[in-house]
Amino acid sequence: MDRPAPVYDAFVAECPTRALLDRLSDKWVSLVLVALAPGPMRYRQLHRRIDGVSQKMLTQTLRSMARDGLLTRTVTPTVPLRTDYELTPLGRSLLPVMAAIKAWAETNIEAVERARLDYDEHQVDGGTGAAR
Amino acid sequence: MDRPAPVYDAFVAECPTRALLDRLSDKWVSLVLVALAPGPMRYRQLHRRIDGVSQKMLTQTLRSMARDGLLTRTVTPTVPLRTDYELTPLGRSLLPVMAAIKAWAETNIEAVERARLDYDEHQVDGGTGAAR
DNA sequence: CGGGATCCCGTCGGATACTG
DNA sequence: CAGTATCCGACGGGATCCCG
Repeated sequence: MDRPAPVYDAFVAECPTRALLDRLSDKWVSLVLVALAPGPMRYRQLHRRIDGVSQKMLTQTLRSMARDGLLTRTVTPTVPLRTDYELTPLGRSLLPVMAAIKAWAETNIEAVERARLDYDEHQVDGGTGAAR
Repeated sequence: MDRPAPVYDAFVAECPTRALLDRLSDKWVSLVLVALAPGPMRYRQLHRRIDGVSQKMLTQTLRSMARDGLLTRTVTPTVPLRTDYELTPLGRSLLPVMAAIKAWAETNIEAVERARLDYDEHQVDGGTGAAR
């Protein structure tokens, strides 16, 4: 009866989707997602695959993604320990989108770099001249 | 001749695409992009459309996006001042991707919230019991 | 191996005041 | 209207040490 209007809009500051959008807007999230695309991986593998990520950020990212239902964390209490991470169906549904961002960056990086050179140049020389 | 291997991979820390990916991973970037989808907008309009953004962050985001060639900034020196922002073709090529993230968040927010409840519950109660 | 806990510095980003 | 400039508190995130 009064379960009517779940109208979510990230343009609205108080909307929970705004916070979610912020979470998803994290380079580590996209990289983890894409890294896990082929299949389950162990912590160590992820750490090496995602170059430059600190142990703290990787763990933190994995935890929050597990909490958000994007992936599962399976601990095998052998000695030594073993932990596997695997995308959930929910995580997989986000995968194409994140892969697309990463791909866009890799495809258009050169265009962006050209735009930056252009921009910076026109900042120094305000318009008419050819000087310098 | 030696213009051979522009192999970009955001998994590599030093790759320029990593930095670009980080820039794109910004909630304001996605919101600005989607906001400008219908057509050019003035500063004031954007500020109102994107609820909760501070003037500082909006300006800062718009500048970096202009520098990266995602949008153009056109100042009309009337009194009072008028500034229009409009997506470039490059920006438009990124639009579908960003719109998809925003849409994903709005579509799956409830699934995520359920996953969080589930996760938090199993943290408190480690497994067997039904207690509490 | 897979983390947790702590320290600590840099920057992100909001609030406020002022300008062309 | 569309910003710029400044101050400053919060926290993001790396480095380090330790544990199960």
